[in-house]
Parts: sequence; structure tokens; C-alpha cells
Amino acid sequence: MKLATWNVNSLKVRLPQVLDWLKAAEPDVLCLQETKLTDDKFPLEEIISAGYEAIYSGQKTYNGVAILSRFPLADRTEGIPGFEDEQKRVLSATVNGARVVCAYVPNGESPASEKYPYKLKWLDAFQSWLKTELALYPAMAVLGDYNIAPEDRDVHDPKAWEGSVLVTPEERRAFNEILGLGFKDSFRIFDQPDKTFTWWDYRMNAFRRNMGLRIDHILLSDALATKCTGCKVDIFPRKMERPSDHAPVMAEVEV
DNA sequence: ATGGCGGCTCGCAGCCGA
Repeated sequence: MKLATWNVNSLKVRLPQVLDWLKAAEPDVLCLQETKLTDDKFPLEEIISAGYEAIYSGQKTYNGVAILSRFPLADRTEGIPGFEDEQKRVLSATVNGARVVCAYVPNGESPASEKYPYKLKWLDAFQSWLKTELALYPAMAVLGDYNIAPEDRDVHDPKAWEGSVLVTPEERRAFNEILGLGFKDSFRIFDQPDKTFTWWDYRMNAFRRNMGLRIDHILLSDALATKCTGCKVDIFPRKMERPSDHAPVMAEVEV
């Protein structure tokens, strides 16, 4: 089963690219973030025509998550139970015996911003909830835009980024606490090319200069990680006209 | 060098992203 994640930065704008990528990459499950669509605007017909079913949790202008799947999606849940949040950032379902969580972690803006403690609180609630979920669902995949570059090798210029949001010790600690529950960063199970990133700023020709960060991740519970046969970032969509600033990531598990 | 680009909106300027 091929599991993928992609922050599309507006599904309205990126729908043609998403449909093209489904054909080219043939994921069985695709988690989308930043759909920026209310549920009544979700392009369900087009997704179904492409051979996928979909669940979605959206809002106007910001955030919004969706899961597309070639297999039936069961037991849909939305958000982090017990964590009050207007922002649509989490959606989960069971697919082919695996529990799939699609997450859009808050950005944080800057360590001085009030959005930064919100991000840390959010991550704390997310981690607590994942702990209880993992006990219920040993075969679990948590895919999404984590807005955290876990290590310096996930940053094009660690010195320039030092102290910035996405790379602070607190955010990295939160990421490692999730791993500590019993998850593996599927990308790091395998040898990977140096300077592999999933996000590049639209400005300053950042993509052409590969000035990027690896902030989109596929975490697999230990039970699924042992069945993982590969994980790759696909930078092809980032090269297209009017791209998302993020590239998709895809992992394969034998189930 | 705090800009840059691109998406959004009861738009024509200001917000948010990362």
C-alpha cells in the first residue's frame, strides 16, 4: 500500500496537479493539507472520477485537510478529541487495516509570536492523543505537514535558520516525543540523497537553488515501519507551472 | 537586506504561510 502526503496550498488551484499526480504516482492513500475549501466546495466528483473516495474537513481561506483513498475509508474522526480548535487540521480513518492520520501542524510564525505557544500546545495535545490512539491501533500512519525540520540535515542552511520557527529545540523535542511513542520517520529508515527537502519558499528562486526544508513527514508505528519498503520525496510537481510550495512524500508498506 | 511570492478575501490592500 502506497501512502502519501502533500500540502497543496489550495486544492481549488491545485486540483489539476493533484489529479495528474494521482495518475503518475498511483498512491493508494493521499493525505492533503491546506485545502482552503469549505466542505461544500470540495471537488468530490473529480476525485471519484479519478478512482478515489475522499473524506475532508475544511474551512474558508485557511487550513483544511482531506484523505483520498482507493480503498474504503472507515471510522472517520475529526480533530484532536478534547482539544478545542476552530482550525481544521486533523482527520483520521481506517484504511485496509491501518489507521491513517492526516495532520496539518500549526506553523508558529516565529518564536516571539503568540502562534508559537499555540503550536507547542497543539503538539502536546496531538502527542497525548496519538499515544492513546496507538494503543488502540498498532498499525498506524501519521502523515502530514509537521512544520518541523527534525534535524539540521533537514535544513538547507542550518546556521541561517538557527532560532527560527520550524527548527527550534522545543519543536524538535515535540517531534521526537511523538517518535518516542513508537513511531519511525519512514524517510530515515532508508538511505536518502543529501539535501532532500519538501518545502521551498516561493521567493528568491529558492527551489532552483534548493534552499529548502524537510517538514512534511510520514511517521509509521513500529508495527508498520517493519513492513515499509521505501519512502521518497517527489519533487516533480514542485517544478511545474504554478506549483504548491510543498512537494509530496510517499511511503510504501506491505500489508 | 525583514524584502522576496502566491494564495485568500463581501478584494483594489492586507492577511497568512514557512
